[in-house]
Amino acid sequence: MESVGTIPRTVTLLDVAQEAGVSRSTASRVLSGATSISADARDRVEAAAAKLGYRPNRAAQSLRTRRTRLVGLVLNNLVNASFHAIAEVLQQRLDDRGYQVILCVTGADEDREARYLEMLAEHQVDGVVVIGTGRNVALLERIVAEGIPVLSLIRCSPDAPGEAVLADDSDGAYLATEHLLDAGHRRIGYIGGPLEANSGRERFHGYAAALTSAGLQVVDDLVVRGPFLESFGEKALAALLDRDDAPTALYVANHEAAFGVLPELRERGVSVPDDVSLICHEDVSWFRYWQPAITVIDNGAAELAELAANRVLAAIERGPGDARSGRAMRVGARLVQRASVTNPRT
Amino acid sequence: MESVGTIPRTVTLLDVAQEAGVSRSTASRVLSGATSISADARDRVEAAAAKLGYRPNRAAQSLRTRRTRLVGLVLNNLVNASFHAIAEVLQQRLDDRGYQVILCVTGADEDREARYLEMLAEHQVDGVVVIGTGRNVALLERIVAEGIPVLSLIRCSPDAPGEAVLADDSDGAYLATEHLLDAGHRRIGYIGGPLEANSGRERFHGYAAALTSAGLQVVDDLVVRGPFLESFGEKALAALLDRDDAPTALYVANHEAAFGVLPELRERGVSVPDDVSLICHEDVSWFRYWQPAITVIDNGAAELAELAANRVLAAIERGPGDARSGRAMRVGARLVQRASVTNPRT
DNA sequence: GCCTCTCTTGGAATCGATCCCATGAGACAA
DNA sequence: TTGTCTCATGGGATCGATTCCAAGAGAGGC
Repeated sequence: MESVGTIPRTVTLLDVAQEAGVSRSTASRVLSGATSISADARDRVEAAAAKLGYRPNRAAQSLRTRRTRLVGLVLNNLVNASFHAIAEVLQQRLDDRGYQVILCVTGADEDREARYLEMLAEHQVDGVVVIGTGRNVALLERIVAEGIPVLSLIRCSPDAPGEAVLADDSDGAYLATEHLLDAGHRRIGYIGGPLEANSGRERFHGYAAALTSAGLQVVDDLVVRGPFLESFGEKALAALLDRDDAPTALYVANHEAAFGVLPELRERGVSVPDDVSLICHEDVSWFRYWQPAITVIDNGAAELAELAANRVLAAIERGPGDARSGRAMRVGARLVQRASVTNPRT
Repeated sequence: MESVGTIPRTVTLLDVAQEAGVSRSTASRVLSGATSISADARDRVEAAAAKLGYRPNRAAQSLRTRRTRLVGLVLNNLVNASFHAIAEVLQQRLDDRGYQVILCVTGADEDREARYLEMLAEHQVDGVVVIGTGRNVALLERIVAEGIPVLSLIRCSPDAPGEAVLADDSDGAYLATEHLLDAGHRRIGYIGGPLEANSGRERFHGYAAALTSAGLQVVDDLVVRGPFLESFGEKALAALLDRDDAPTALYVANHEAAFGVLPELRERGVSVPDDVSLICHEDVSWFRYWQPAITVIDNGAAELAELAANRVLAAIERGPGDARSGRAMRVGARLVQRASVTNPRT
């Protein structure tokens, strides 16, 4: 009588088979869409499954088949606009093909990243997509060696194993700098991350390459590098503007620094783009609402995520034995012109 | 000889046991930290596990123990600032206690939500946190009946099963309206979602309650409701401002509408707060960079996520039999004063 | 010396699926 | 009728862990 709180035993394949009057084997064959099934058996099993509300136990399936249909996604944070766009698009694309995402936010912490990778391997994920710190190469190698495809997204160290879908940071920086040069600027300040960071290094190279192509040289005093922090952006801006020969344009290589640079410019009463032109690398949703709307380099998050999904699925589905991988692939950056760039004052 | 591409067979507990010269039972007991183990056996097993690089197979563990240490997180999108903050914080808190998150983005689509919930049940998740459409009550009930704790976050329909950690929308709207009233406004426009949406209904009630407390009545002409779209915000603003008795202040009840309202105000040359004061419900990162910085109602995403994590873990750990649940719990909203509110022009 | 009690250990069943293998039933040709 | 071949089906092993149960080894009291 006392049925409140009673938990119905979960329905297993055996229950379905008995209800349908067939063996487990037959029931399994019907539900996994195999061939060699009589129409009669098929109908009875399907009816039984529907009647009992049967739901396969994926843990059991995984144990037997060695596939979980789970993919790990490892990234720094979800606040960065590129990152949450990527998480969302990747999840959708993987789901379209029957795979689910285990979300792991590392906070750019190397040890945490390592723990997550181990944990994902324990969960027997079929693949891993990692926007990585680049400091767990040995562990990634071990994971790849165990037959789990790893795809590095956006950035990766040159010796990272597995495949890669990378943002073309160098190209993006080149585009930004070129755009400022085309507008007539000659003194272009650089505010960006440290050279040790891959993105910092590549973006600086793009900046330098564009200057060189225009027959200019990199002026060390116009280059300020520092941590990915709002407060650094503020200080860097001060360092550049409080000079006699202040730059007429700025290339801000990451959005963390931009968060410091933009309010500080406003604070100082420096008008953009009349007093100084500016391009930020990485698009953040509110840049288009800023006054003036900020011209940016878009690294193509959605496209990166689509590609990452396709390639990790391809790697999963072609199975381990076949290590043939396309290796690195780069997604070009795009200049999004808004209102923060104009000709320099003469 | 041909070792390239060879996949090392995964190391199982049996391998560890053999390496250590004990039985699987003993090895299992050591690694799961059980009692009644001789120091000698413990050392040998631990050494063997380390030597072989043993990693438990969670699918096998789950099959046996009926716990996966996986929790499903179902939400609309990751673009909304509250949502990605929640996803991030929730993931961190659950990870602290050894649980991982399967991420499911529904795009507010009811069928997709249903599919995700079924899939999560198949994956034998230990619990589900859902920022739901509120239109899958029967399915949620079935899942709860099967012994999987469900926690509704931010909003839920009144008849939703399981526990709930809700944003206090009504309170937030009340705070916003009260703040505008305190500044001296009497004609306060309302731009918000449809009454069918829970949040739309509650926020309108809060707005109305604040007016009533101040001895005012709701003026129908100052209330505009519509879909959660940028374009609606734009139209709603036009409808309110193109009147003879235009409001002196606006309460914008969701950030989607705000995305339309704010640029449109700027477009029209309406000065905030001099011409019109404004409060938005929901904080979005760039609101503090807008000119003027927007005064907002913060629904406390981080706190919501912390609470959700704690409560879903508590529900998981007290096991099924015990249906005692605290039921709904509300997290108060907070007024974040910035620069978009001032006294009305006399 | 024997009995009991505790501590440690191994054997075997179990979780819920998949899938290899063998077998029985028909179909069809010789 | 008999042999061969195909198709549908069931039995049972298997994936890799956990855990119940029984049993062996000592310790200690009588």
